[in-house]
This record gives sequence, C-alpha cells and structure tokens, in this order.
Amino acid sequence: MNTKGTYYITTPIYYPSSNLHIGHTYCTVMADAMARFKRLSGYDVRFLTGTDEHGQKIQTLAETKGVSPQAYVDEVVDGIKKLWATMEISYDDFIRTTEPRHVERVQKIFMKMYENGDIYKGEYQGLYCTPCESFWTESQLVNGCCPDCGRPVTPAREEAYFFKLSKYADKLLELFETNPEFLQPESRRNEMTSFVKQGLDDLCISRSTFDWGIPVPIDEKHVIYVWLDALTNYITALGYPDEPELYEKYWPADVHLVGKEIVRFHSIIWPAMLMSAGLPLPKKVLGHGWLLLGGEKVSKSKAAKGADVVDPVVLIDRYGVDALKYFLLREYTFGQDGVFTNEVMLKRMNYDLANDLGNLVSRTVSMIEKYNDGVVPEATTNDVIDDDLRTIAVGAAKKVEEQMDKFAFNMALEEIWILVRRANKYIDEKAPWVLAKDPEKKPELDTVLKNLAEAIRIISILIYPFMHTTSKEIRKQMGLWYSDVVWEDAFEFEMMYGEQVKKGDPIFPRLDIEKELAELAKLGEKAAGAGSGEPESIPLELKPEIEYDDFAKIDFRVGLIEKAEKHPKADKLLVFQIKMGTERRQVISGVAEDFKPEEMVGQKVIVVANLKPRQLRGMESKGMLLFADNGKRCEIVTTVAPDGEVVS
RNA sequence: CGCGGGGUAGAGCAGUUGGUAGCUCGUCGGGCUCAUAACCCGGAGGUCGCAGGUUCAAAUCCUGUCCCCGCAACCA
Repeated sequence: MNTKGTYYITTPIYYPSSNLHIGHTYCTVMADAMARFKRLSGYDVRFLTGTDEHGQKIQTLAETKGVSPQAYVDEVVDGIKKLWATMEISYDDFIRTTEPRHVERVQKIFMKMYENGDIYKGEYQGLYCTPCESFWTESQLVNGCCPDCGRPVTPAREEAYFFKLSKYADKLLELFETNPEFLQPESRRNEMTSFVKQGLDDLCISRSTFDWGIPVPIDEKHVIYVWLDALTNYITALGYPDEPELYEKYWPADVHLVGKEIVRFHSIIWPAMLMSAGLPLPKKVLGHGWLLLGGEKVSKSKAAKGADVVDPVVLIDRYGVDALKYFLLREYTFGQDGVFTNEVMLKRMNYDLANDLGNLVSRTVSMIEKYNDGVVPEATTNDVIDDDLRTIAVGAAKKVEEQMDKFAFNMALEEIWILVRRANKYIDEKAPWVLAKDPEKKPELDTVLKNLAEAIRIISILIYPFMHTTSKEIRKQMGLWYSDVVWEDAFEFEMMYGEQVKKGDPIFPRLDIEKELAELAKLGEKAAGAGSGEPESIPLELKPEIEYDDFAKIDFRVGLIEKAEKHPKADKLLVFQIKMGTERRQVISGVAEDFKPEEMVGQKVIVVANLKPRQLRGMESKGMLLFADNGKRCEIVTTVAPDGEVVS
C-alpha cells in the first residue's frame, strides 16, 4: 500500500452563515469519493475540509442573534461536522479559521508576503456606509444604497493594506497557457484568462471597519481580508510554516475542488499569493457546476409545484447515505450545472440501485443457495458468453481508473454499471434455472454461479470508493465479510471458489416513486414554512434599527409611469418617464429582466423623489422606484392614489 | 462588434484524427420466472438550432444568423 506517492485533495472551507444544503454536500461527496478511490488504489491520501469563519457577515449575523461570533460559528460548525459524520466523509483534517493554529500561521504568511515587498499601505477609496461601518464598491450597491442597511453611502477613504496582485498578471497568464492542467474545465480557464487580460487591480487585503477577523500583524487596527485568511487554510492545515512536517509531505496539493463561483479566488488570487510567498502552486484547481433547483425555463414558478427537498439530512434519513451519494455522483457531469429534482433522484435510486445492482446480488445469492447449498462452486466449463462476462469484469477497474483520472465520476459509475447490466444479461442468457433441471448440466450451472460470484465480488470492490457501506453489505452476503477490499483483486477472476454465501435483506429496497414524491413534497412544503398548524412568528433578519428621523428624510411620492423603454446601452435598465403631479421626470431602474416596458406604462408606483440624481450609462435618473424583490425576481409595488401625493 | 459555454429522438445527456447518429428514462411489442412486479430482447421515434461553404463524404471543419446560459458591465 501507499506505494504510489501522496495525494492531497481539498474542498472549499464552507462559510457557516447557515446550514449546508445539497450543493455543499455534492462537492464534499465528490472529494470524498476521490479520496477513497486514491487511498484504495495505493496513494497516501490527505483529505482536507473545514470552515471559513471570519468576516463581517458572520459578525453581523451573530449580532442579530444576540450571541458572540464565536458562539454563533461554533453552533453552525457543530451541525456541519455532524452532517459529515453521518455521511461518513473520510476527511483527515477539518480546519476552522478561528483555530489558533490557523490564526498564527496566517499572520506569518502575511508577514512573508510583506517582507517580500508585495504588501503596501495605501488608501482604500470607496463608498462608505457610516452606520454599518462598511465600504462598498459601486457595483455592490443595491439601488445606490448600502446593500446591508439600505441607507445612502458617501464617498470616503481609509487607510488599508494592499497586495500587489497586478504584479502577477503575466505570470498567471503564463501559468494558464503553459499548464492547462492547472485549471479545469476549459470553459473556466478561458474565463479566467480573459479576466486577467482585462487587467488586475491590486487587492485590498485589510479591513478596519469591523474586527471579527485575524489582526494584521504589523497593525492591530486592521484585520486580514477574509479571502486571504481563508485561502491559506490549505497550507496552514498542513502546519506551514512552523510545523512543516505535513506540509513538506503533501504540498503542493494535487487538487483543490471548488464551486465555479469561487474559481477566481483559487486560480488567480491564491496562486498569486503563493508566488509572492515563494511557495509552490497547487497542481490543479477544478471548478464543478451547480445543482439547480426546479424552476428551469419560463418562470411559471408562480404556482410553485411540489417543493424539492434539498436538506441532505432529510434525504439521508429516508434513503440512506449511499443512495444519495450514488445519485449525486452518477447523475451530474463534473463542471456542468445539473437540474435537481426529487423525481430524477428517486428514479436513479430505483433503477440503478434497486433494480440493477440490488436485484443482481439478490438473485445470484438465491441461486447459489438454491442450487449449491450456498457454496460457490468451481468453474469447469467455458464458452464465449463466459468469456465475455469475464473480459468485462476484469477490465472494468482499468476503465474506472481512466474515468476517475478525469474526475468523471458519472462515467466511472457508468463503467461499473456496464458490468452490472452484463451480469444481469448473463443470467438471462445462461438461464441457470433451466440448467438446474438437468443433472447432466451441473458443471455448466456451477460455472454460471461461480462467474456471477466473481463478477459481484469485483463490483463490490469497484463501488467501494463511492458506496463503502453497500460494498461491505454485498461482501457480507457473498461470504467475504472477513476480507478487506483490495483494488488489485478487481483484476482477478479466480477468488470465489468455496466461499459460503448468505442471503440478507435487500441492499436497496425498491421505492414506490409516486408515494415518495408525495411524501417529499409534503416535507418540502413544511421546510418552506408553508406548513399548517398554528401560525408561528419567526423574526426576520433585519437591517439595523433606524430612527424616525432617518425615515423622515425620505420623500416618497406617487408617480404615474407615462412612458417606459429599454435603456439603449444597458441590458438590465428600464428608463421611465414619470409624472408626479405637476412635475415630469426621468427615472431609471434595473428591472429590465423582470418587466417589459409596455406592461409598466400606466402603472402608479411609489417613487423616492428626493434621492440625489445620478447618471446611469449616460442617462440621468432622478429618483428611484420601489419594488418587492426576493433576490431573483422583482414585483412591482403599485398604488391607486393620485400621482404627486406624498406617501408616508 | 466585451469574454466564454451551449443548442443532437418526448425528457435528460454522449458523440473533434469528418465516413452508416449512440446512452439512460419514457413509449410499443416480445421473452423469462432465479430475483426486490425486478431481469433480458426487439420496434417506433432525430432533416444533429437555421442558412450558406469546403469535401467523394460533416453533428464533427469554415462563414453568417437566431436562441439559451455563465462571467464582465450594469440595477438611485
């Protein structure tokens, strides 16, 4: 064992701002499968996951709940660890960025970059929200106001530390070009290449407006930017720099598995940081796709149909860890987005696991018990059908290896299922129940039973990285309870003679899909809060409280939309001509994706009339319209009151 | 003309050294009874977004065009 060298794989460290959903589970399951696969095939594996616990958002969240940030993250992290325990995620280390080991090491790494001349003190210029003590960039603003509290922001500047990211643009481009393996899939690499080509700004890496973070070692008034803090986890968890034993053994990482939304941080900022610190770069950054929930095309979503359950705990509870893992790994193509629905999931579980695999084991064990007293007989005959089964069986491991090298989990499983289906077909072709009626055919029958036992033994090895519990259950029924799973045995076909099999419960009971769909829909609705029973009042997470005076500063007016058209130079903007009593003026809103201009004309809306005018892509907007917004889709807020009247 | 990805059977997807279009599910029909009403076989169903071009031959190369989706920009 462990003759093939080391293999270091990481997941992102998750941000504990809420409980994890099936998307996080997806990423972690992939990493776990790969870690298990590599271990099984002889690598010395290190698998790291963890949580990223600093930052203003956590601090604010904790405040709204009235607990300390540490207490807040402790609770969420506890839940995350429990989930991974339930799912039997085989990580070797779980790092939390609030742990002393991480904090100290981040500071040392910061100092290293500083000493190398890549960190300088500068002035951060941005838009400042005084009550929130936060800086925002123009693009972060929501309706021109602070995205957190919704109040106006003012231009301001503050002292901050910067990382010379711009210095590394050429080196990054060179990295992408000369080492295409570094960043995959290709579409992400192209995206990042063009991002770098557009020019990189130096990165502001300190904040002084909140304190839930790691202090800048040379200036205690500042805390280190969360991404700088978070990215270093991949080496601080290995003890870099003060206890470098693991670091020296496992770094550079073989792969950072990340979601596509954070590819930029991992493929640009992180390598630049490492270059600055003079450290080797990770070998590969892999951006996977997202699981998309229902909705799909045209937003008919008004009548939200049977909510899909995305809480992994609920799904595991009902269907088991292995079924969920199998579904996630088999259904989706790495790197691409995939649609998640209860129905797709249930079908996968039923067809592949219950019908194909579970039933194969069940019928084989039954026959061995029925026709040979539960003992695997010897194979003494052979024909082309036997050859075909054997060839596919002993060749499958190699194919799985090839697919896993490409992180094509779905194809790796498909290769295994080619064998599963071949075995089922083999039974049909050989019809053992016919052979059993003729004593003369006993040798042939024995061969069939023996070959099936071998095929199932091989399957039990191949599925181990993906479903180790199922693997063990199959091995138990096949009489292999006493032996370890050894990858090399998947290339052998002469190991089952004489084993004593024992039928057990179905490995994957068949599901009644209609019934399960109904049950899940019920659970989904409950989770969505639409449950029956007495209405409960759960406080919303609100922006900080304001004074009446703050509110009184705003002049709301009723406005009649007389004209609406698309902004000629912007995709998301609509330009409205509004009549408010005697005055007519132009107001622009970012709602072009939700409304057609013509459906807006004639609507009476509420206008923030005393908002400072502003140019938007070359056109002036005087004021702003109110909309209800769930983050995805806007709804217009209308009134029947006469235009020009004051709203208060 | 900001950058990139994609449009292939009812659904979801494979398919780049160009040479009879494949898979899973669904559907229709058949077989089997060892097995979890599971398993196996066969049929129907596609002008491979559209229009041109290169070629003996294009889903596969080139040009144009329409539509979707990311990123960027933008949402007073």
